[in-house]
Amino acid sequence: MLIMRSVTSEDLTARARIRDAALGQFAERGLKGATLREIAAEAGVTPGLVQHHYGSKEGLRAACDAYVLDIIRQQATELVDERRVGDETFITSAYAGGPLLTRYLVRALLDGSPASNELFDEIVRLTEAYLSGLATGTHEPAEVRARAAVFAAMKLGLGVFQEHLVRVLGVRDLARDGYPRIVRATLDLLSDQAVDPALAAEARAGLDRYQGSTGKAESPRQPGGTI
Amino acid sequence: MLIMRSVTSEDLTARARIRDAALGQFAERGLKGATLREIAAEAGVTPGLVQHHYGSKEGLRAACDAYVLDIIRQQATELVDERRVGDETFITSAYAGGPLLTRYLVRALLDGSPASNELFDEIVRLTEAYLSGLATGTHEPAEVRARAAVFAAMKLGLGVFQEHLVRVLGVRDLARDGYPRIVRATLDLLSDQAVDPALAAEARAGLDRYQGSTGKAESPRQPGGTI
DNA sequence: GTCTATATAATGATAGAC
DNA sequence: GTCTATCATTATATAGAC
Repeated sequence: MLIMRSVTSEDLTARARIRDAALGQFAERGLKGATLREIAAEAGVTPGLVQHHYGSKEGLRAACDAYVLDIIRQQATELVDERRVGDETFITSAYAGGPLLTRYLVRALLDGSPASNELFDEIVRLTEAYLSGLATGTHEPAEVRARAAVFAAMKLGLGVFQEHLVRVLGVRDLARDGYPRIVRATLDLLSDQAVDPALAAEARAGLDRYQGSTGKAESPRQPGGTI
Repeated sequence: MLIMRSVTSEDLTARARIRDAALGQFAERGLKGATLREIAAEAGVTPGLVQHHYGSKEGLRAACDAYVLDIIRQQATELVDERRVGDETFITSAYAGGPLLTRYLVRALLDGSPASNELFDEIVRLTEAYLSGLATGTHEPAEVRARAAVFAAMKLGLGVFQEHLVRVLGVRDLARDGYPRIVRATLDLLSDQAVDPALAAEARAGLDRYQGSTGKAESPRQPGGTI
């Protein structure tokens, strides 16, 4: 069980405050966009102290990576252990950790953080265990892995574009009215409400034909041109 | 029809080469991570010329935004007009534009580009028209909109984490063996192959209960703590 | 542990020659 | 249109006092 204390920033050591501030800045502005000055200011310390504690910006980033990875691991075991797959926890896990954690994660993955591979793998592992509880019938391990990876990428995508979703849906707040609509739409997409199963089967058949002709090196309709 | 010429960089004006180089650098390193010097070097010009043509880094970004938005609009009309929903084009559109365009898009959306809202809205519009051809039965407009927004965010997520997907799936190349597996996994997720419809219905019921109690301000299991 | 002061490097932008 | 040279700003990082 992940312990969730309600801690105000005053209770934390300067070292911890710096890490939290860095987490927020990296998540919000990316690795290059975040500055040690702003991080220090947000933590209520001077830039020199940041260097003293973490050596360099890269060291600070590494500390954030390790911290986030630790949180994810705890959430993973907790979620899998509980096995509450049938209730409203279903897609809720897509938002577990909150917007900030998701944003940091995405930034780390995009910016090629040293721990990025480890981070993504951990998420896929979690998703794999999670999906196996939701699937109907039996499936090949390779299939489960691929679905978990794709689902994880999609799930993260939802987190990345949260404020765009909120804006497009015209909701006031994500937690109040936006969140349920997003979850419901996701459910519709993941069951057979949004996409006609017959059409999906047809697309699958087309995929079979495509994979049958293994000689093709490039994917269909891949645009060329200047970009 | 979008004209796809095979143009080598030597054929382009310096202005166009700068824009293409900027597109790549912004996509790869983000707005802050990209430098005018590197962009200029990649375009085979001097930093001064970049300033001369686009005035500022922000001006260069705006030009890239407009260019990408234009491409998306062309692809949108093209895709909707063709209405080829039943064949292998199904999820293929998730990769239309290639990795670079997707990456630029995500960076622009993350970095809060001035055109980011317009960009995302355009994608949702495209997805909306696209999904309406795939749905079974009739649905409310608000539902279609929400699903399109969620689907768009998910679709983009696939593009963002392409190299992670490739790595986790252990494939050599995305276009060859990776691409079909990803598409198939997506199809499985979007039909009823990966998630038991009964479970989805159960989750929907749980969502009804949650929305029934409108008094709740916060979402369930939203972690507190320091981050 | 924390701060001040400073060194050093890189970046966006400007001015002017060709 | 293109380049060279340079400025002003900002960033990370270091050194040393308290």
